[in-house]
Amino acid sequence: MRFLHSTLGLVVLTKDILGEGKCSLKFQAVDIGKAASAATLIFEALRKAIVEGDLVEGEALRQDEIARRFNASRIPVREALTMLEQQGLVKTERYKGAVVAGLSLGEADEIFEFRALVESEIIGRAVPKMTDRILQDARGYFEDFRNSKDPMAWGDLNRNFHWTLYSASELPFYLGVIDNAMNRIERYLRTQLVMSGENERANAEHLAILEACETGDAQRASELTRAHILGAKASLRLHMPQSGA
Amino acid sequence: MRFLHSTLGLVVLTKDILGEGKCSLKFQAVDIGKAASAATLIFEALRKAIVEGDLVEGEALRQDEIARRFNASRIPVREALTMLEQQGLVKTERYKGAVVAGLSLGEADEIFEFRALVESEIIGRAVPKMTDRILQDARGYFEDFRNSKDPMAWGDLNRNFHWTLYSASELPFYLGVIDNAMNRIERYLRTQLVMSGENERANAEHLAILEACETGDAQRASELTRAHILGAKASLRLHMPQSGA
DNA sequence: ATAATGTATTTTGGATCCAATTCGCAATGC
DNA sequence: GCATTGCGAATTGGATCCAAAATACATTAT
Repeated sequence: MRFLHSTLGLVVLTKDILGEGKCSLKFQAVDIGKAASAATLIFEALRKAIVEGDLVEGEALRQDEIARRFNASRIPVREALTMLEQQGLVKTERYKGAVVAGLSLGEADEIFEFRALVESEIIGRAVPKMTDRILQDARGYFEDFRNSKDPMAWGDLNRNFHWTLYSASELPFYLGVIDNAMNRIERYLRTQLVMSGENERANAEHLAILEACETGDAQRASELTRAHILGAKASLRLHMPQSGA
Repeated sequence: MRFLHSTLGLVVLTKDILGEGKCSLKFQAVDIGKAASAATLIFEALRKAIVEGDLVEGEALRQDEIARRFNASRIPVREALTMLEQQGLVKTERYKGAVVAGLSLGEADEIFEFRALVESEIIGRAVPKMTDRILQDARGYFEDFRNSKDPMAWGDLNRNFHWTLYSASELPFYLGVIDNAMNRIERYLRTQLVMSGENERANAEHLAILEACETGDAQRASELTRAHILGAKASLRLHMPQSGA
């Protein structure tokens, strides 16, 4: 924050946006270059639908139909589909189009084990960097999750809780990889969270993780996170129908 | 293998391709659906050029020029660029095009640490599954690397050596993530391998890793791999010029 | 009736065309 | 002289058009 004299003789209080102090404007500026393209909007909408399970495994994604529904041409749709394919959320075969990708039991197991390895490392390195603000936010999401009666909201609240803690790690590469891994299995986790007892177990484990973070016990937070994820893996093994590739 | 009577009265020896035994053909069949599209070919060519450092950080990738060089339209080029962006190899800004992405020192450090964590896990789980064939192949790449006088080949040979050992793990998700992580830093590793002493050090460490695998000591192979990667990180920290965000 | 073949429709991949934005540079005003 | 403005070229994002392949369906021969 600085005081500036404008050319109109007014003294204005302004934030120095976009780095340079050359141009003093009296309004909030946004980087218009970040405006979403049609392809990005379609990509995000389709990703959300797949991650949340609205588009089910094996379902064909017709370019023409998607283009009509978004009132766009097929070009941005194809761009969105290539993005989804790079993330492993759809599988494409030449001249046959894209279908929503599924996971076999073995693939799901592998992703859970991967998450256990990487997320335990992330949270262990995040604990020393957690501010009070982050711990408060995490506790908020923890309580939202515990109090929520809406099964459709559990997936997001669960993810918000973990993500808030992880964000303190300042490890963007790790976080990007984990974000992708989460997207791949979230569908199955959501169905699993509504199973009997799973919700309560998750809650108890969340509380233990949160308390370890609050007391600054990185080692314990790491081990609890590892157990939390491997427990979800074992639980899914019992409930998950044989499916996928 | 089975003996079949063809409609021409000939007895032919054939492999049962593609599952069904209904159609008896006297030649090797390939799945034509796997033929590469123009977009894939362009993507792979550009990725190779970026990974090997032929396209340097910050360099702009003009759709029109690339399209001309591949004798194609801009459509498959744009598809290739979106794939590269998803892999973090280029950065795109709306209406400004794609530029080759670079790594800051901090980002490179993070990727090295990530690799140390994940690859040590991979090789630890791979050791019990390594066949004689895999160990022989790995030794072959090790010796190729040791004997090669061509610095341009070192990058590939180094990667082949590690990849052969990792492939025994049967962890495709882990391997996909690591493949991507390797692509992001290979440019810097290549320049580093030609530095004084780095080549010899890598060789000695490779030999130790290989011997641990041959003796079935998973724990030791894991620790040596971790040290090998963290050593490369420390070395790069000394040699790498301050660059790219 | 059934299996094989031929044909029409659907769908994808790629080329071409158009609009919107950025960039380079000259012209202008202070 | 230097910052600002206005235009034209270069470049990207998206729409439309066309060719190639796949799928569905009708036809034919056995």
